[in-house]
Amino acid sequence: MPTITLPDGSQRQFDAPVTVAGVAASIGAGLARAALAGKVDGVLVDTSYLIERDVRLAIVTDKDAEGLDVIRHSTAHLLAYAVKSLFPSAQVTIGPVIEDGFFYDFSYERPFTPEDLEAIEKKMAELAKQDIPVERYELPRDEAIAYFKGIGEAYKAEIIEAIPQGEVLSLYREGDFTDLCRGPHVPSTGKLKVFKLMKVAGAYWRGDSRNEMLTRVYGTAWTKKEDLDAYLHRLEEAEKRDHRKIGKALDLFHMQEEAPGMVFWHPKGWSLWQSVEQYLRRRLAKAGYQEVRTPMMMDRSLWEKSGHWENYQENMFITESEKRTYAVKPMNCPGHIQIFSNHLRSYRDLPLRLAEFGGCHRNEPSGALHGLMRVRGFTQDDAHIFCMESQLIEEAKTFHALAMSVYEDFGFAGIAIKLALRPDKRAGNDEGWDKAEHGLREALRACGVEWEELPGEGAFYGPKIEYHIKDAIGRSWQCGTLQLDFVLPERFGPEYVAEDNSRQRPVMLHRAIVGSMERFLGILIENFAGAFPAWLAPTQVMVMNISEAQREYAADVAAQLRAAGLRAEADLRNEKITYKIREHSLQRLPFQLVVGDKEKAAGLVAVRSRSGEDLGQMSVQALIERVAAETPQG
RNA sequence: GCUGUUGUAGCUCAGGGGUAGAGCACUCCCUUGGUAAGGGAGAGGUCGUGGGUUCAAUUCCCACCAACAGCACCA
Repeated sequence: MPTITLPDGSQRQFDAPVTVAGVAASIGAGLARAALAGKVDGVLVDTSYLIERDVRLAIVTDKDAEGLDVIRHSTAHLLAYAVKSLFPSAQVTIGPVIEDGFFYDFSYERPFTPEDLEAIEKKMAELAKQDIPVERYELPRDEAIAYFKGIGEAYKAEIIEAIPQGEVLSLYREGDFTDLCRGPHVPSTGKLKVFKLMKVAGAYWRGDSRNEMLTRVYGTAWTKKEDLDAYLHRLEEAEKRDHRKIGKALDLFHMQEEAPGMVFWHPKGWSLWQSVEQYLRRRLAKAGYQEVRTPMMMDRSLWEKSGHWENYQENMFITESEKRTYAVKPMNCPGHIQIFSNHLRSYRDLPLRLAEFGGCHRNEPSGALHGLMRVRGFTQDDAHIFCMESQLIEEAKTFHALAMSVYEDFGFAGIAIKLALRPDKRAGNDEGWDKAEHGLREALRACGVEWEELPGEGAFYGPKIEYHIKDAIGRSWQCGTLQLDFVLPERFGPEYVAEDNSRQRPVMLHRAIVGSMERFLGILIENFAGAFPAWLAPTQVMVMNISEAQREYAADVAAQLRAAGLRAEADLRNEKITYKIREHSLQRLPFQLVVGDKEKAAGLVAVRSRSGEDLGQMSVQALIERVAAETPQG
C-alpha cells in the first residue's frame, strides 16, 4: 500500500506495489513517455524499479541534470552494443560518463579506425531507432563471473572478481547485448537520440602503463540537437584560442624538430615575456626578495647530494666533459642553497628570500609535450625562502596573498588550490613529512581558503600547495606552488647562528607564482585569445597615415609615444587605411591611431580600439595617460 | 614512453608511380585612397629524414624524427 510523495509535496496512494514508470503513467502520458529514471528517497533507480513502501519519488526526465547523465551512460552502453554487433570478438571493459559525454574501452585485435567509428555510429543510430527495451536483472556474483567467462568477456569477469563474495550484481540486457552495470539506464534505446562519436584513442587497462592498451572510443550525448550543436561550437571556439595557433598568427614564438619541447621566442613573444617578467620582478622586489642567478649545469656529486640523482635522474639531461659528469639543472633549489651556505648566516638575516628567473630543463616523455604548456626547457619564477620554523606560517600567508594579487592583475579568477601529499618515491623520514604536511595545512587554514588534497602527488623532497589555472580548452594547469621542504636542508646542511649563538638549520620554502613562464604565457594567450591588455601587448599603439602627406607627422607621433615609454610603431606603407586597420585589428593591437590631414592640422590623433570602437580625437599626451591608467600599479 | 593520426611554398591546405598546385603572405609596377582586404605582374618547394621496391618514388614498403589526440607521466 505505498504512499508516494512527489517533489511538489503532493501524495499518491497505490493499492499494490508500483513501478516508477507506473507512477509516471498515473500522472500523465506525457510524463510516462519522458521518464528516463526515478529518484527514490534520493537514490537514482530505473523506471522499472518496483516501489513497495512509502517513499519520496522524483521522476527523472531529460530536463534534469541526472537525466542527462543517465542518457550519456546509456549511450555508452549503446556504443558497446553496436561494437559487439559489428565486431563480435571485441571485448567490453568499462564505459563511464565524463564531462560532456562518455567513453567506452574495448579490447580488440586491432584499434578502431575513423571508418569503423562511422560504421559504429550508424549502427548505434539504427539500434536506437528500433527502440529496444533495456532490461535490468540481478545475478549473484559467482554466477555473473561464470556468465561473462562463458561469453568470452574476460575483462568483465575480472572486474566482478574484484567485487566481494556474496554480492548480488545488476546486469542490463538490451537485445542480445548484456553488460554489468550499476545503472540506472533509460528504459529503451529509443530515448537516445542526440549523440556523436568524437574520437578513438588508446588507453591502458585499469589506467596502468604496464597493462595492455585498449581502444577507447569517446562520444558525446545530449538531450537536444541544439545542445549538441552548441557543444560542437564551443569546441570550435576553444580551438581558435589555442595558444599554438595564436602564437603563430601573432608571430610570438615557434618550435621546431631540432629542439623538441623548447621554444624560439620571436620579438613580439619576447616583448610579452618581458612585460610579465619585469612586472614580477617589481612585485618580488617590493615583497623583500633578492634576485640571483645560478649555473645552468652542475657536477653529478651535487645532484647525488640533493637526491635528484636517485629520485629524478630519468628526467635530467646529463652531459660530460673531461671525465666529469654534469646534469643540466631541472630545479633551482640546490643552487640557491649554495648561495645561502656561502656565508655564515645570522637569524637576523632570516627570512632570506632568494629569487631567480631560473632556466630549467627536464627531459619530459615525448608524449607529454604540449605547446608552451608542457616543455622540456622552461623558466621558473622561482624563489626559495630560508627561514626559522616559527616564521613559516607568516611567510606562507604573505606568499599566498602575493600570488593571488598577481593572478588578479593578470585577470584570472577561480584559481583552484590543491595540496599534494607525500609520494611513494621520496626522501626524508615520515616524521619530517608529518611536520611538513601539517605545516602546509595550517598555512592554508590561516589563509582562509578551500583546498583539495592529492595523496601521493607531492615532490620527492616535500609536500606542495598547487595553484591551478584553467586554459581555454578547460584543461587545468598548475602554475603557482608553495612547497615546504625539510629534506634538502637536511641533505645540504645549511646553517644559521641563532640568538643563543647555537647553530640551527633553516627550513626552506620553495615557491613560484606563475610557475613556468612558458606555461603562464600560454595560458595568458588563451585567456585573452591574443587580445592582450595594453600593458602586456607587444605593440601597444600603431600609428597609421592615410596618405603620403602625413607621413612625417605619423612618424613623429610614434617617436613621441616611444619617448614616453610606450611600445609604438608607425605603419607608413603605401596601403589604404582600411587595409592597415584590418591587418592591425587581426594582429589585435589595442590602440590604432589614424592620422590624416585633419589630425595633422590640429596636432591630434584619431584613436580606434581593436574592437572597432572610435575613441575620438585626442592629444598624444592624453593617449599616453590613458595607456598608463590601464597598467597595474603593483 | 604507449596507441592511433599526420608531415607538400612563410601560413592554411589540395593533389598524386613519370621530379607539383590554390588562397593568403612576399617582391615589383600602377594607385595617395578617412576606419576590417584597390588593381596588375612576378618570385618562391630536394613534397620531414634515411633506406628499400621499381625503368622511374614526393606518391608504394620499412625504419627513424617531429607534431597532433588520448593514455601513462608531470618536482
